[in-house]
Amino acid sequence: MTNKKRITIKDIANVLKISPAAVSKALHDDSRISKETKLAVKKVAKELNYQPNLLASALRKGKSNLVGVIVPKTNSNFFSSVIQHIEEVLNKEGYHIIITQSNESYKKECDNIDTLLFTQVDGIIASMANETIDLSYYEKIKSKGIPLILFDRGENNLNVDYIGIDDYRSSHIIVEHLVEQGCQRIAHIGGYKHTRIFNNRIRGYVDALKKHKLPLNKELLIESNLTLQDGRKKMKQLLELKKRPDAVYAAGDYAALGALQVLQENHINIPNDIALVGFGNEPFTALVTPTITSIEQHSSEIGKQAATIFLEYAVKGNFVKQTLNKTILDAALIVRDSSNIKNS
Amino acid sequence: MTNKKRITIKDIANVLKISPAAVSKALHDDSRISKETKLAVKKVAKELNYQPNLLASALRKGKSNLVGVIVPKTNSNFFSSVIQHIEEVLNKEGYHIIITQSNESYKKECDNIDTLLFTQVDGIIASMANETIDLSYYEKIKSKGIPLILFDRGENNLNVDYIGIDDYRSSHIIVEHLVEQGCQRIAHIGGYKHTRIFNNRIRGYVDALKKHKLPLNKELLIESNLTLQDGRKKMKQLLELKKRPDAVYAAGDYAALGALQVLQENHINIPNDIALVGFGNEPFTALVTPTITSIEQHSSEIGKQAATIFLEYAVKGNFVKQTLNKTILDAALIVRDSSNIKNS
DNA sequence: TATATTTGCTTAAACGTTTAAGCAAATATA
DNA sequence: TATATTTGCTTAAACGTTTAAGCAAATATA
Repeated sequence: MTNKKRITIKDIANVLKISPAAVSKALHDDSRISKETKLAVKKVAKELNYQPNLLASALRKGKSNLVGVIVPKTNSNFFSSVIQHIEEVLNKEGYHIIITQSNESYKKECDNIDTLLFTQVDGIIASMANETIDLSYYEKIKSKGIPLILFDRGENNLNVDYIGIDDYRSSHIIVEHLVEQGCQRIAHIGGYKHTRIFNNRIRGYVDALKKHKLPLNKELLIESNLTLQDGRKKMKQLLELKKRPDAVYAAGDYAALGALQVLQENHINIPNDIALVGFGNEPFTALVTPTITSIEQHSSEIGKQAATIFLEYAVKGNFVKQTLNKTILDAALIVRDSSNIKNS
Repeated sequence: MTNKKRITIKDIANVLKISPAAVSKALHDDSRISKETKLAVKKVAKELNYQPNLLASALRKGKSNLVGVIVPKTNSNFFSSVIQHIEEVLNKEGYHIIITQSNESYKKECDNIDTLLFTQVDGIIASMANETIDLSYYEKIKSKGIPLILFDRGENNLNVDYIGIDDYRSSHIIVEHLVEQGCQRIAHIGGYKHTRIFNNRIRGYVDALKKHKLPLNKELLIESNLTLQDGRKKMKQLLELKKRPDAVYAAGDYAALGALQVLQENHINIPNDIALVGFGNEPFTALVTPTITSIEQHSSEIGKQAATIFLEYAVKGNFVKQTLNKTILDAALIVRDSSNIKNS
């Protein structure tokens, strides 16, 4: 019952007594094939339940119509949403995506790149693992002439297209918001300085303090891996200061959640004693008590644009020189209970 | 600089003045090739940075070494973890996976199946969307002779391999736990009856009540789509009853979270007034206040086993008749504050 | 009516790999 | 020493598609 011999273009050709080449052209609406033949071919194709063999056409055409996507993790609202929108845009143009996750590991990321190159993807859309510093593997993609588009976590010196939000400005918006709430000692639990986006958030924080004539206090600027656990640890550290902060801005929502837990365990009122702001607008920020103010990163827009940029390379063909083309979106601050002093 | 002509087996053959066939065999450690030739071939392959063309070998061998994975969503700890472990097992055997998400939509799920078949996957590992009732698309996979393995959300009458937890027994464990805490009026916010796993949880709930000589109260058994929103709605409904429940068992963590919010808004003490149990052990269950008791579904085990089952089909070759082979794992109850009456 | 162009196909080769069949040289066996 | 077997390769064809080149018939143009 199962495993009938697979139907090929030749089977259609045999039925209609024409050549396989004519069938191929008819299926692709070549202008040199008559309407009658096209209709007949399509009819027979449908009757035989013909399914084109992607592998064969990919081999012949030298492109697979597959795009590789590398994310640090799929288990995040941001990345999951970006992926969904990349897929939406690419599927319409006949491309399919292969998703791989690095789990924030540099080694796994390199493996993923090898896997994708091996699978002959036509392009790679990636966001880097926290660990990644050495970019030689990404250079490998470039040297093969495969379009590479980075989003969210990317690096300047790779000289490839990048799409993300304006991290620097986001910090300004956050600091401004906290100052409006009356906060004066604003701490920043920041990400790794070597990662561009986190560095931009730190720079934004520093410059925004200056703008509002607030002193920069080194005790209040802490580097973290932004996990929940580390958020807890860094919050405890802040509470041990002689002069505690009156606001904490964490560069990631999980770290903010850790801070929130520690504050509650110490019966510190949020936001009145210490206001709290996260980053990323993960769904749980709206679910915990109190709800956490955060930055929305426009995942859908990032996904769509990353896919669109790839498509531009795809139509131009493989031999286009890549240039650094940055697309920076404005982020939006979602104010919730954890920083809304007036209403609480 | 980029786009050097790609290196093929022929290039290696030319360097060594042997035939491409010999190169192919040497690379695959064929016993009929001398050690010297093998070493020479591998050396040149490395020097030229040779990368085998998966498409060509897939076409020739009639298999792609790709496995399709369909999940309702990647943005869930359970599915993300299952995927990760499927990948881990399959990568070791030279397979790669293509992840697609149905977003709980039947139409999207059908599209995904078409995509995967088009991409010539060697097998499909899937968990069904909530919407899915019509199984004809899955029959399509079977009729092509492609191994199909379902996990978590599967259906009996498809007659394919299935791996999941013992939902029926999980309900028993939950009810038993709540009875031990002294609860007498246990409500169940269940999933769709037409979905096997949710139906099993409902049956388990009903039978467990009977076992503990508790009456089955129809008001306390509610069908839900298990989203956070619907969890809120159904909890409100329960609070309007003349005799409120003293425990709520939701068949999903998001629904449990919705219930938790409503309970807190109404200043009802959890667990003393009403105890709460969820299902799935999503990370947030350990993060909210109070933490939510839930069922751990052994995602890593499910992922590993699903991949292992596929590999068994893969080595046997395509022409094996599939049989219904169920693997049912025992679930584990993770007791947290929301149902821990003694300690609260 | 004679030549040029267009239409609608066919032929043949190619993408890069694998593998069945075959064959000469080397080695083993009688 | 004569035959059988093994070793180590080569040759040729194939996977299913696409596409350049070509060609006959139909149609257009002079």
